[in-house]
Formats: sequence, structure tokens, C-alpha cells
Amino acid sequence: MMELTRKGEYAIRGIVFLATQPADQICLLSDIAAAVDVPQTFLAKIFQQFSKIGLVRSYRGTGGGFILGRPPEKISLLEVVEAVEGPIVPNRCVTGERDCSRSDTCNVHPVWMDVKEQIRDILARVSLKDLAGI
Amino acid sequence: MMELTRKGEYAIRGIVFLATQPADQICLLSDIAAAVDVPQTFLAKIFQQFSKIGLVRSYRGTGGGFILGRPPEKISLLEVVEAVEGPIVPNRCVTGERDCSRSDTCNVHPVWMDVKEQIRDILARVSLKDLAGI
DNA sequence: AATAAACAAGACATATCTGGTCTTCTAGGA
DNA sequence: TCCTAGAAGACCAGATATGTCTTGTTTATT
Repeated sequence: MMELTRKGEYAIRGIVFLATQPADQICLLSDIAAAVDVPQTFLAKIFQQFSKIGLVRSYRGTGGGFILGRPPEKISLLEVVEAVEGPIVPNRCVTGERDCSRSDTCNVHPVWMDVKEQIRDILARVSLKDLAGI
Repeated sequence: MMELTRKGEYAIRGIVFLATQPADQICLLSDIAAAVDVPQTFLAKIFQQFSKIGLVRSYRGTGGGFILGRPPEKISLLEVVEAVEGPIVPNRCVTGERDCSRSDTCNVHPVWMDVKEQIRDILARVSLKDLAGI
């Protein structure tokens, strides 16, 4: 359980690769996909999600492609993962204040809250710079 | 992401309820299912998994039912969760030594190892006694 | 021994999620 | 005006999640 999906795995591989490239170099999606061994059309979806929240910047047309939206030390693994997998929510109770009729009496609740915070902490502390090994 | 399935949620609810009952009281599956609001047939499957690894003990025939396999303070939340959801494995690399061709060069690997250990630590520290609020 | 109460086990059904593909559209450069 | 490259969304197959149903097997009771 608690497994990252392929989408999340591909997302990390793709953006970490981008972080290894020179900061001003616009990378072709096809090159990224080939480099990290991910189906190009699938990676396209992922990078579109990145683009919407500014993790990467996209350029269309001839000579287009992608570059990081911020310096790699300013992008955390947490952001990358949550961008494609959604917020980290170990169980339904933790989702929000809402819709857990048991949350007031549920002793499990605080345990999941703790799990959630620990995971987020760990992932937030790791940047693309760390992962790219620069 | 990282979400517990309903099966896991039901499993916890069911066995925690059992922990609130007197230690020597054999509980009917139908009573447990009703108490924690879970489909009985589904809960049956879950308790069969518990039974196989000794988390609960089952008695068949008239007057049959379930009791905890060990005192509630000797059963951790980790055991319960892993019994029905499988081992905690945040990404595929962490599975084992095997089948991650990238693991040697992959900087993400140790991060997931860390996540895995933190989650396991937290869940291992919580017992059914804690959760039952005894 | 017959019967009824309970769990065991596995086949079956359905809905949702994953992992991808395909087509069409839009933007920019040559 | 072409051609290139990303944007966006429809589409689809397979896996997984979430149950249900049927048919045992075991046990206590009468």
C-alpha cells in the first residue's frame, strides 16, 4: 500500500531530468520522454499539469519545449508529487474537517494526521537540486 | 494519494471494535459488522485474513465467532494495516532489492526508504489498546 | 443422527481508477 | 503559408477496489 502510481514515478523522472539540464535550455518533450523512458503522450499530460501550476514553463511552436519554472533548489519533491497525485491523504478522515462522522470519537484520526505530516515533511525537505545531484 | 482503501478502513474499525469487547467474549461477525457499519460479507473476508495470521481467533458452528488472537496492547496498527493492505511500499523501488534498474543511481530511492520507515514507525507505536481507548 | 448456527473459501459482478492512445486545436517560427 | 511543438480532451483496455452469492465445513444442541 501507499504506493506511488506510474504517473507519479514518471513525473519525478521527467522533472528531475529537466533539472539536470542547463537552466536556459528549452527541452523537447520528445527528448525528455526518450531520456527517462516514458511514453511521450503520457508525459505530455504530466507536464501540462506541471505547467499549469508553474513548476515548468512551456514554449510552443518551432524551437518550443520545456524549462523549469523555478530554480531546482526552489522546487520540492512534495510539490512534484502532489501536482500529479493530489494531496497526501492517508485516510479519508484526514481529507478535511468534513464528512467523517466518526472523527470526534475516532482515536485513529490523530495517527493518520501524524503520518500525513511526517510524509509531507520528508518530501518537502528534498529539492530537485538534491535529486538531480547537482 | 497514499490513501487507505475501504478494506483497510473497515479492517481497523472491525478489529478496534473487537478490542473494546471483553477479552473472553466471542463476538458474532454479524454483530461486529452491524456495530461498525460494514457489509458483513466484506468484513468476513477481512477477518479471515486476520485469522490466518493469528490477529484474531475464530470459532465455527453454533456459538462461534471471533475474539482477538492476542491482548490488544500486543497488536499494533501496523500489523492490522499490513494484514489487509499488504506491506507499506511508497514506491516500486522500495519493494525489495530487486527489479529497480535505476536504484543504484537513483537519488529518490533513499527518500522513499525514509518515508517508508517513518510511516511504519508511527503505525507500529500505536496498539489496539490505544485505539480502543481502554 | 439430524438440525441449525456460524465461519471458510472461492466464484462472480460491477464500478472506478490506471495507464495509455488518438485526434483536433492553438501558438509560434521560418 | 507551412511546419513544428505543446494544449486539451475524447476515448479505450486492463487492473484494482468493492462487494455479492453459493457452496462448503465445523460445531453445538436437541
